[in-house]
Amino acid sequence: MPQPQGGPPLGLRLANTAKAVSQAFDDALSAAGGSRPTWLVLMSLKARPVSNQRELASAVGIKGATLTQHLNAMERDGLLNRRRDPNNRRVHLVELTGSGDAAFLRMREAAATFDRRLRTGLADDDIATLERLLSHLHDNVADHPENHARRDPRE
Amino acid sequence: MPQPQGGPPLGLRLANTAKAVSQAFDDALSAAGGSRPTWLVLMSLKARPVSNQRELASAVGIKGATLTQHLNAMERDGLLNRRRDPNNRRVHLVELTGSGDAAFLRMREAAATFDRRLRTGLADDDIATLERLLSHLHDNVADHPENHARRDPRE
DNA sequence: GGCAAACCGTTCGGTGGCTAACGTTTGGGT
DNA sequence: ACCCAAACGTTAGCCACCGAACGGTTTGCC
Repeated sequence: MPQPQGGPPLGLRLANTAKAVSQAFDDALSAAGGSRPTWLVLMSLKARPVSNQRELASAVGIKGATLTQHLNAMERDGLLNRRRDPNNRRVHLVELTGSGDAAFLRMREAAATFDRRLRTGLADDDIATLERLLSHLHDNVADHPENHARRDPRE
Repeated sequence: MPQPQGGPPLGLRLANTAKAVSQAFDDALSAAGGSRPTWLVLMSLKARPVSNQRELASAVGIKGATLTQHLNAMERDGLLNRRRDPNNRRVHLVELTGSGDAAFLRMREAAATFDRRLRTGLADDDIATLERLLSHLHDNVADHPENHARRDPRE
């Protein structure tokens, strides 16, 4: 069974590239006085209103328990406030402060610059192709049949 | 207005996909009684001889300090032995034990299966295109001119 | 011969992520 | 009326990774 596919496994290439890009992005953000998770939280908050932390965590792509830590830090740094919703005391309402807003603007600048750097030398179809392929990979691992035997997705 | 970007930033798409794929790979490996870092270490050790831990760490894609932790655990689990090179007592020679070898074979099977799953629905040119685009992204963030600390020209 | 620089690996402290278990609050069921 | 389950967020404990500081070992160079 000819197994020698091209060099390192595909997933490894993906992981390595993502690691390098993520690292570079982190550097760019910290030069603007921020960090990757902080940026993601700010971005999600400004992008559209979220009703609770659970939703925010999902928008950021992390779990609720992890989000709590970041919100604690950001609140400590004066970027946002949390208060309980009087209508439903289970939920905590998150709102940016003025300095949170300022931090958002600073980081958005850095993020835009980075995005431009990342795209240099790529045509629009390249981007489109890349996004298509990434989605394909995501789908290939997304629905996950526990052990074996693919199941009908509709069920 | 004409913002040249479509949807979420490119880096975010990349990071999200890589996270999902990595997670799925981890699950596949742990079903075979392993973990991602353990697999990478075993794979690097079998792929070609390494002269010292520094080189091994670089092959795996992590730093020396991190590798130490994994080697400690793997040694504790009886997968490998470390002993000092008599010719140069600074370096620690890493060698797999029999059960380390067995673990390698088990995980290789799981990794191959996963790789097949990841590639399903992708033609050979798709793979080639993807690898080209990933390399491009990697290059776009790999150091730039100003900070010219003369890095490894390969990769 | 001896000392400083370079090299190799470990330890320490810190970040970011996860799961599991837990309190609080709310809304049913019975 | 009461109790129980679900929803929400926090806490506790784990893993992976990193940079910086540290001991031990050459090696280079007077």
